[in-house]
Amino acid sequence: MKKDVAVRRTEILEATCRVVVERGFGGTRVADVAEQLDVSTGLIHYHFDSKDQLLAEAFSYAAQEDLARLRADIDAATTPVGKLDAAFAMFEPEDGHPSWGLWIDAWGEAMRVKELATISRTLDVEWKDALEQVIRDGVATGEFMCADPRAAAWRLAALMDGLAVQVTVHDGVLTRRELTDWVRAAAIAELQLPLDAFSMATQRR
Amino acid sequence: MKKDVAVRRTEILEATCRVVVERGFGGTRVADVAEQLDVSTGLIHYHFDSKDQLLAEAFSYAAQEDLARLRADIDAATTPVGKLDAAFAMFEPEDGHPSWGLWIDAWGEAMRVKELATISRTLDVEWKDALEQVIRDGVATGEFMCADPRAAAWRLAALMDGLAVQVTVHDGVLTRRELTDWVRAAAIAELQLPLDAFSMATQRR
DNA sequence: TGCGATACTGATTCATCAGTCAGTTGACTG
DNA sequence: CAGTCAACTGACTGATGAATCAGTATCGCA
Repeated sequence: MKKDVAVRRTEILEATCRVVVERGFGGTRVADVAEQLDVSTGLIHYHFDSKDQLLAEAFSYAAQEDLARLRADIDAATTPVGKLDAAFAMFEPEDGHPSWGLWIDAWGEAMRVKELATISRTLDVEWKDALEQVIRDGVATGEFMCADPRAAAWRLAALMDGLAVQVTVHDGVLTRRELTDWVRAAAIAELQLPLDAFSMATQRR
Repeated sequence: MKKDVAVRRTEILEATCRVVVERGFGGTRVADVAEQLDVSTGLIHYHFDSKDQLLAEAFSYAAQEDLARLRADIDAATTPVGKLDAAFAMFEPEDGHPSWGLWIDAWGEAMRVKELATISRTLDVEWKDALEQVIRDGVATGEFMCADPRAAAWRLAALMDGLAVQVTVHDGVLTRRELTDWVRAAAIAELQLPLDAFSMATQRR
């Protein structure tokens, strides 16, 4: 079945993401992507010059989707605490939220592939910037107290990354409950929130 | 030149680590390892059944070395704050301390290779346990105040992991100075230390 | 000093996969 | 309803790299 180039390209990118999540960047073969869509391998090469380019574009696509979703979720929340919690909800995989597996893989790959490093760095920085903005807004309304929003944003994001690695890679060492609780506790400490700030937000959901 | 099996095996494991740091798990070829030692590829297969086994053993070897060095550094420090700072010194690469690159790569690989997941999980847990013990000791002497040492250890470790990813993968987004400062600040908050706890420890070095 | 055992070689085999290309199909266009 | 162009196929090629194996070198020991 013939399709418009733009349509086919995104279709291939999405399929590639699925394969990469499952097999990793290194283990992904062009034939796997083709099989997912039930097309020939030739078609993949028709749309993408090389496998490396395909992987890079696929990661960029996925990362941008994640970021867009994060921003939408943050925007949808009305209170500063709600926005924070929306950012923390990135941990819950069933939301179709970021596939941490993809990111963790990408970190490894980015150490060698300049192209991936650029994408990963850019998106990661934007991610932190979004979080920083939430904090600044909270400070502006007087709900948060924070001397250095940039530092706080990076620390919270790094904590999330580190904890996400544990739950994603080391199955069973941490519960999702601990993970959420700990990030919230860190936010309460960083931003000097009332201790029940999140328990109320949770009930609201 | 003929060598004793045990000697040759560790030689190969060390060479493998060097190659993996440089090329990643996926990009490491048996021929690269052989070249490092100026031996034939056949020799590598003489000592190790398969490439996968070689990589797993090499990672295990490196991880155990890292952990042993961490423990030694912690033991060498005399005060609780000194021990904490020894643990944080893992960030400084010139010490021959853990190659974060190797760990980050291993996380990615561990999501697919059961063998690597076990090694990574075990060593990571031991790492956190060591940190937790430092905290408990500090609490015992009254120098630290901490309601939940386990949680504090995991949070600090996760923060380190997350920040280490940024400096290792995303060259230039963070300075090493910020990184150290932030981890220390987190420790001060977690353990209710005096604000100058680490500045004094640093001067002592 | 010779002999078995063990470390080691390197040429070869075999499988895998990215990328190519000549040819086919199907959709729009005039 | 041709004709053309873009999307697509699938068999092929060439490179790469893990693993094998028959043979060689070197050691320790009798």
